[in-house]
Amino acid sequence: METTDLRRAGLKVTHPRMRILSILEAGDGKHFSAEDIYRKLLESEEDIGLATIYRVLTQFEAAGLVLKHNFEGGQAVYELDRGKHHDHMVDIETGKVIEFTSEEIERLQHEIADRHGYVLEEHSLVLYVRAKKKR
Amino acid sequence: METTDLRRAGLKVTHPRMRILSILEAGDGKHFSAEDIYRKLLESEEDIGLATIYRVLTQFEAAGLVLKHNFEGGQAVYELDRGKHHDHMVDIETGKVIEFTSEEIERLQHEIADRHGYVLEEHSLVLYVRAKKKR
DNA sequence: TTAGATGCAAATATTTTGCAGCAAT
DNA sequence: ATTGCTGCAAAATATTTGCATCTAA
Repeated sequence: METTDLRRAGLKVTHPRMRILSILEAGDGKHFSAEDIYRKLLESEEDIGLATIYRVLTQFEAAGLVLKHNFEGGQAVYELDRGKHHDHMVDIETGKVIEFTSEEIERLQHEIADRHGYVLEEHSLVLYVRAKKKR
Repeated sequence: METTDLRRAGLKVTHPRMRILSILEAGDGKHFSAEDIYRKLLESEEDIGLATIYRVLTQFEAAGLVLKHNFEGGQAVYELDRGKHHDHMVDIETGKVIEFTSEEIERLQHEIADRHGYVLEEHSLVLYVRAKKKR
């Protein structure tokens, strides 16, 4: 439950934080920009400032509750971290985001970092794709 | 020579474009933000507006002369496109950027896109790494 | 009660654009 | 001579911050 997540993160259980978290949960893996969330809250009559949303998302990221991505196109987007690591594929025509995982690529990444004398801490892999022509 | 590159791209051979191109060439694969270039030009007494630098870099990107990257941390960076595709590794402690290539990862990316019914158009892969502890 | 959170407005940071004058062809 | 380029200032976009006020614990 949300309350527990917040407490575990050492954050006070406030109205804005609950609402933002529940939007992310309802999105079920979808990606939201700060503005997306702001607009959703406006729709449901809630008056939460955009600044608060940025602050809360930053805290959530630090607490490991959400992941932040910088795809092309200005705004950063956030998704709930549901534990299973994955990478993203973005359909350049529709903007649709598809998640995928590849053990193989993960392994190769570690190997490459290692070969250069480094330890892999994080990575960002985004495939920009176009739907195959039907025929 | 620079003049040829510019003409081939259908761009007039102007002083700002020549200077920006030569800075990128002198950098030999290094990555520059628009500001980096702006400051370098100021150092050599050249009065080229920041807006012009952004415009020129955008044109260069469209012409395929440079590649643009959005690593973490605000500013986009540009590097001369020397033809050989590569990905990047960023040392999170020093900010150093190391280039690498992996046939294997390239192949897997195509395979994954294909398996999902897409054609891979582009991709962005950045490894964030930390130097191995000496011992 | 009090440390921490929020809203608002103002500040930053990065990049883009309008426009009048300037330069390359 | 024309068409395209540049500088400058202003605008646009995305995000952060100061501060007075409010609220969860």
